[in-house]
Amino acid sequence: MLEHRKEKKPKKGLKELPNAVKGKVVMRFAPNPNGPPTLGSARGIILNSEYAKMYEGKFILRFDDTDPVNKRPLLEAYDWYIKDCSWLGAEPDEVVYASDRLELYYEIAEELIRKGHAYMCFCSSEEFRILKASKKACPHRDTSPKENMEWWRSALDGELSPGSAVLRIKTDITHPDPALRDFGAFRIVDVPHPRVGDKYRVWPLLDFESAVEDHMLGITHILRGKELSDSEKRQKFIYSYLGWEYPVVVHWGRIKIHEFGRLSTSSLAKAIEEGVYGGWDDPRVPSVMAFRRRGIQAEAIRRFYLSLGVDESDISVSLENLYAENRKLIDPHAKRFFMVKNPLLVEVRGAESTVANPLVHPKRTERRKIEVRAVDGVARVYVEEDEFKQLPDGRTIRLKNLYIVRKEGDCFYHVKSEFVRGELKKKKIKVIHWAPEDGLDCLLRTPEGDYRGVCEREVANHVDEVVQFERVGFARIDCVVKEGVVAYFAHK
RNA sequence: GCUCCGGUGGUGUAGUCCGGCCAAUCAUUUCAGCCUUUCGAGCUGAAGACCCGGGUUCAAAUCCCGGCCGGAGCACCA
Repeated sequence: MLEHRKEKKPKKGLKELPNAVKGKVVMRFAPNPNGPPTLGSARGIILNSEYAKMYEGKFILRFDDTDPVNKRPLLEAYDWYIKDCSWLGAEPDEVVYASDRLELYYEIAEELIRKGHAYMCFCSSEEFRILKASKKACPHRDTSPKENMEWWRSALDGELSPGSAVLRIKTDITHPDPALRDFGAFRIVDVPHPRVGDKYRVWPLLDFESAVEDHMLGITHILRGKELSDSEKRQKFIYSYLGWEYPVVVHWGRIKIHEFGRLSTSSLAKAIEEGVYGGWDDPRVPSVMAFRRRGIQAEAIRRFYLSLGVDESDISVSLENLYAENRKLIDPHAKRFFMVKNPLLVEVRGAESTVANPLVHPKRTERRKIEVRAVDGVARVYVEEDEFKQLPDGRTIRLKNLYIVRKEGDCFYHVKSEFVRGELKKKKIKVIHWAPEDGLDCLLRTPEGDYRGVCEREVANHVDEVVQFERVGFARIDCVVKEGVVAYFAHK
């Protein structure tokens, strides 16, 4: 019996890439830098570079910055991408700027014109759309290569105005799929490009630029969202005209993050411009830099995307999964502190001055010191206003690591200071966190908005660390300003 | 309208190509219990899925047909 079944091995990590040869794989991530990388971009960055690593290949970061108008590149964003790639552990082996390579595209365009595969079309987009819908060729489709070349040159020379003409690739105007009928390759733009200024007036469109670049860079595998799946079919026309071989393509489906909805750079840019968000690293924005600021680890994002895998089905996933990964990474090290949101200063009557000594971390032995002074038998602590108000009158609770108190009216009465192991559980005494009267003001910036609070003074000595505010959640201490501490909330 | 793609617990995911070892993997989530002077973490247990209908077959999550649902593309955007 010839049994050559492929064995069923439960695979860990990414699936094999078709036709991938170790050492020969070249992959790229090709964003338009019209904003910073978002969590969505991180998927492309991580997956492409991860596969490149898996096959000991090459990972290229290519800026597809060929639209100075509608998706105008942001000059700062180029560096944002480079920085975020390396932060994500996806250091590019090479960085390519499409806006530097217009001459190359022009050469290829001219070759296609000469061979009769491209023509200058003077229809308005509206006219062309109608013709295309009825599978009719436009009147310019049969112009001779020679005449096309003349028109093309006059476009390059600036003799044609924006919108008056477009260079089209001939495909099959009767193709059953309307998406594949003669597509645009170049258009005329007279808006200066942020990087190269007004050096060029004829800019390629994605399907042309990307097609040429992928071939020139020797890309072997393309991994991208399925919204670009028709690109492959369109670009293959160019490849066949030029005798090139198209890379292997793998698509992933659309991702929707429960907490943020769809990730669109342009809509975020608009919201930032309108002042809805403070900037690209506002904690309410799903940019990589915002996640970093909140203390989300690059490794957590990487694991998150690796666990989603590559599949064409659309997914709608909760950030809980990302947070769970992050928690596993930071919890072993995050120091614990008290921070009270929406604080209410409450008197503790019958108290003496004391020092609380909570553990810095449950798995370690160091303790921190929080002084609580009492004057004439009255101490004051901050607790969460809501929590205090919801406490029934007469209820006994423990202020964590401090003492047991009983609520009466709008203040607490000291009950006892000794801590007896097991007592809280046995008597079902609730334990709440608190902050000292002389604590620091703390601004906690979260994806749901900002909170004012008070935290231990020690927090100010941990800038740039990810800490855990007990019973509140993990946060990264961003900075200390004269008003107090600014912290960015990560997650519970 | 035309073309293409997808559908496994609440959410992701493995398994689908090459049918049996799948009364379906792992993670997350939720709920209990233990532990910890905290939320979390950890440990233990529980909950929860093959879109529907036919067909092929000894055998279907897996192959075929039809339906339903969801998504994408049809730009002088990427």
